[in-house]
Amino acid sequence: MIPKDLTAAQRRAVDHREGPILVIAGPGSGKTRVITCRIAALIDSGVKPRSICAITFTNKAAEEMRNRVIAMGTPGGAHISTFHSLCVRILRRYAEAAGIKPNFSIYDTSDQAKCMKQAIRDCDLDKANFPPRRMLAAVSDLKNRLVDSDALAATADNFFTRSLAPVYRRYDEILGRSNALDFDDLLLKTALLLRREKAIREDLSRSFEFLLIDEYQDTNHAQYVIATQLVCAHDNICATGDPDQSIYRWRGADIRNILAFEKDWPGAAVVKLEENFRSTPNILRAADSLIANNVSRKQKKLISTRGAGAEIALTAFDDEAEEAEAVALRIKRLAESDSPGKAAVLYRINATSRVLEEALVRNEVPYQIVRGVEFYNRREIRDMLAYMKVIANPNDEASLLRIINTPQRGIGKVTIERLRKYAAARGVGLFESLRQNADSAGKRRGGAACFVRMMEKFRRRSGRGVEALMREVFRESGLAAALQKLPDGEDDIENVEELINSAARYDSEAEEPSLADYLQQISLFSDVDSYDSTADRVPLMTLHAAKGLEFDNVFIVAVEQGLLPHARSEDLAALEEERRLFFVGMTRAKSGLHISFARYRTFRGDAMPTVPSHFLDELGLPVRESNGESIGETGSLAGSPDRPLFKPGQGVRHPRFGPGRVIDFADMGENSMVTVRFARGTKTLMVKYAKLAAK
DNA sequence: CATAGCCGCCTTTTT
DNA sequence: GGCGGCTATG
Repeated sequence: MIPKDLTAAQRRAVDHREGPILVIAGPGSGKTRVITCRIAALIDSGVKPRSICAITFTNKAAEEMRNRVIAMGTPGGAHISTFHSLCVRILRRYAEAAGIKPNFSIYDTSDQAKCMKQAIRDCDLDKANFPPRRMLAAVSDLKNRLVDSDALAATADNFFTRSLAPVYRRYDEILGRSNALDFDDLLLKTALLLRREKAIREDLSRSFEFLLIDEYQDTNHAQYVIATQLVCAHDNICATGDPDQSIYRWRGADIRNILAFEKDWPGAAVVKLEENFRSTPNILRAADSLIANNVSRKQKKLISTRGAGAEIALTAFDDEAEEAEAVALRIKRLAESDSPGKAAVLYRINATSRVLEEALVRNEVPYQIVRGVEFYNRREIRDMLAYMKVIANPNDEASLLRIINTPQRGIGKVTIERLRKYAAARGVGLFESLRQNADSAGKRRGGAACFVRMMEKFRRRSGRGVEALMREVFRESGLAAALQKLPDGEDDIENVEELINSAARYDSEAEEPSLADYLQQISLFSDVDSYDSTADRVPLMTLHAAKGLEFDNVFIVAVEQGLLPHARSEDLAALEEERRLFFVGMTRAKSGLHISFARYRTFRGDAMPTVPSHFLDELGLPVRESNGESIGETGSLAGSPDRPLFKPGQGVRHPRFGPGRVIDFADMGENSMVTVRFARGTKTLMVKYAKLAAK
C-alpha cells in the first residue's frame, strides 16, 4: 500500500500517470521513496510489473529499490537496473542486429589499456607521445557522445584528432575480433541499435510502458538517446534528479539533459521536492551557503523539517595521523553512547583511507572500505575469471593472453608473437591459431596442446552451472597448485574460494543462469555495491561513492586545497563540480557533521604543508583547533597563506623543468625565493613566478 | 623462456 | 610508495 504520509508534492509525483514528468528533488527530499511509491502505485492501478522499467545509478540502488517495492506489498517483477545492465540485456537479446555475439566479454579499464597499447603500436605511433590513458579518455568521450571512428575520421581537423582517428578504429577492431565491448560500448551500441532499428525500438518501447530514471543529472548523451528511444511509443518518462548533485561531468555526464528536459518533452509536468527530511537546519544552512557560490546554478531552497540539532564541527588538525586518530576516537565514543546511530567517513581520494584504517584498527573500531572492485582486481581472481571468459568467449584475446602461460606452460613472448602472425595471416582468432599450432608451439613439449585440449573440455562442460565449472577450472588448470606453492598462497586460495561461493549464489539466484551472463554481471559490479548497510561496521568511502546514501554522523576528512577541490580541477566548471561534490558529502548527514583538515599531509612519503580548502570559507562556520580552541570564523581561513611555503628536501614539480627537490627556501613574503635541483641542474626561482607545484 | 632488479610515472573521482 | 615495463642475466 502507498504510505499515507506523503507530502502534496510527493503525492503529485507518485500519482502522475501519462506523459513526461520531471522531478527536481533536493537532497533528503525522499526522492527514492517517491520513485518506489510511484512504481507501486502504477502496479496497484493495473500496470503489469514487467512493463515498468526503472533505471538507477548503481546495482546497489537497484537491489534496494526492488526490495522496497516488495516490502510495500506490491508484486515484484518490475525491471529495475542500471543503464549498463539494461544495455547488456538488450544487446544480448538483439545481438545479431547489434553486430556482436551474445556471449560477448565486457572489458574493464585494464583490458582496455592493453587493447589501446596494441592499437597504438599497430598504428606505428609512439606511446610516449600518445599516452594510452589519454587516448582512452578521448575515445571514451567520443563514444559517450556517440561519435564512432568513421565520424571522427571524417571530421578530424587537428593533429590530435587526425592521429586519434586510426587508433580509435584499430582499438575498436581489436575489441571487435575479441567479441568484447568496453563500458562505453554497452551504451553506444545500444543507442545506435535503437536509433537504427525501428522494429526493435518500437518493440522495446511497447514492452516498457513506463520508464523511470533516477539521478538524471548524471546521464550522458548516449544514455539520453537510449532513454529517448525507449519512450518513443508513449513518452511515459519520469526523470528525477538534482542539478546541484551532478558529480560525473568528467565521465561524460551532461547536465544539459536535466536542464533541457522541459524543452525535450514540451508540456512535461514538473514537480519540485524542496523539503528535506534528512538533515538538521544547521547542516542545510552550511550546505546551502556553500552551494550558493556556484555561478552556473538555478537558485533552490533547502527547507529542513527537523529541529536545529548539533553544531557542525569544523576542526583543524596538525597532520593526517592526528586527524585520523580523532575521527576514530569520536566514532568509538559515538558507538558507545546512548544513541549510536550510523557513522561514515568520506574523502575525496581513495588514498586517504590508509591512515584512517590504521587509526580504526588501533582503536578497535570495526570498519568496511567500500571498494567493491578491489576484490576483482586481485591477481588470482583476474586469472580465474580470465579462464572463465575464454571458456565463455573463445575470441576474448585479452583474457587468453592473460592465461595462455599462467601457470607457466612454456608459451612465452616469442611463441605468442608467432601465433599472432599466423592468426593475422589466416584471418583466424588467437585461440584458433594456438589450436592449429598446438603441437609445435612453445618450448615445453605438449604444453600448448594440453592447454587447448583442456580449454575445449571445459567448454563442453560449461552448461552445468558456474560453480561446478569454476571448481574444475581452479583445480585442473594448475592455478590451485601454483598458488599453493606461493608464500602467501593460502590467502589467494581463500579469495578464489570466495569467488566460487559467489558463483554458487549466482547459480541458485539467477533467473536464467549462464556463464556469459554471470561474467557480464560481475563486470558491472561497482564500488558501492559492496557496501553492507546492515553490518555494524563504519563505512569508509569516496564522496562519489556516497551519492544516494545517508548516515546519522558523517565525517568528511582532508578538506584541503588540492584534494577538495582537487588540484586537477582547473577550470571553473570543474571547480564547481568539486563544490557540488562537497555539497553531496555534507548532505549525506542526518544529525552529526564533522568536517576537518590537516595542516600537514604526507604525499608519497613526504610531509607537505597544506592549505585549508577555500570551500571551508564558504560555510560560514567557526573553526576549532584540535585542542578545542576556537580560531575564529571561517573567512579568516582566507587570510592563511595561499602562496606555497617550501622547505628543503621537499619534492616539487615545475611545468618546464619537471620534478625536482627543494634545496633552499628564503621566505621574503611576496618575493620569496626557492632553490630547486632538477634533473638538468639547479635553479633559483621567484616563487610567485615559477609555477612550482608541491609533489 | 624465466626472473630479478631498476626506472619512471602515477589515479581523482567510476559504470 | 607501488605497479608496470624494460633490461640484463641465468
